[in-house]
Amino acid sequence: MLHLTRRADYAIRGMVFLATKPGQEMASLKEIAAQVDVPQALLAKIFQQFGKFGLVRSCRGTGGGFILGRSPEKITLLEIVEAAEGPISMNRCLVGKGLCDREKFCTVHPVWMEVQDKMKDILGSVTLKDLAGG
Amino acid sequence: MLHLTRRADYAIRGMVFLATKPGQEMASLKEIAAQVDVPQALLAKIFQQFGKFGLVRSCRGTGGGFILGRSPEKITLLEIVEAAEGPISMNRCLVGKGLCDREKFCTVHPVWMEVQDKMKDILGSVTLKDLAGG
DNA sequence: TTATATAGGACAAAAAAAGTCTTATTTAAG
DNA sequence: CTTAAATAAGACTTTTTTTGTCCTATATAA
Repeated sequence: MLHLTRRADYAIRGMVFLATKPGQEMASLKEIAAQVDVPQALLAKIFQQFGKFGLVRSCRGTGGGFILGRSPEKITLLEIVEAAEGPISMNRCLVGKGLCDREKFCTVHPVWMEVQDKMKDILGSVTLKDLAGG
Repeated sequence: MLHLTRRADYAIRGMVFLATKPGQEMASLKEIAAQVDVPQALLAKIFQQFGKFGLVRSCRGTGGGFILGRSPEKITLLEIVEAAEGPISMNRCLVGKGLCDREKFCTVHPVWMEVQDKMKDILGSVTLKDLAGG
């Protein structure tokens, strides 16, 4: 329905929390989940995956937890959203070439392209630093 | 997943077809559905609803069908999308005031607001005439 | 060695979207 | 007046996506 999944919303909350944390110390899932009001097991899944993208780093065991994988000004909202819910594509036919029969003559195609690019521009220009600051 | 529903996609196809039709004559569901490759019963539902928005007008009975409710340059893509899938709102907390506890301090809120406004600007600036022309 | 964390996979439940079917009602034409 | 063709409307089913849970394995610090 043309809106963000809860998964991405949760992901953003968690990442902003990490960026906001004084000194950007390591924080446990338990702490993060409680603070940002997200089911812990779900956030675990999200952050697990984020580890693979280098968005977070983790330590296991007592006193372990998560920490940002890069400095906050180098992580954009776009990255977080796309890591959480896959590449943004407004319509099926924008996923890749040749997926849509109608592509050749579809006059709507370029409009979705424009919307998509604009959205990526905006999300790509906002960093965790921006979101944490203030 | 941050993309258009098929319903809206189908709706757009149908509306563009009506706008493209020479002389903008009345067309039956059967004809439209076949031409734009959409299940007829589904398009029926969509156009039924569109009638209430004044986006189309219909005639029953032999020789009946659908016709645009207004001239193509007065129907925007935004209207079609919102008629098909409800008002665009990028995130739950943008649906209305007070629906989100986090609203007061949420730094992401204004970003979604910007994305949403931009998207509406673009979609609102494209009319069926644009999409049909050429 | 034990308690505490994350890693990862499988699975379950819920919600949303897509599609189908059936019964009215309207209209034109015979 | 009857019939065929079309939309109106609602109920229902299926499929897909999203959300959430649970269990076992592995790593780490005390």
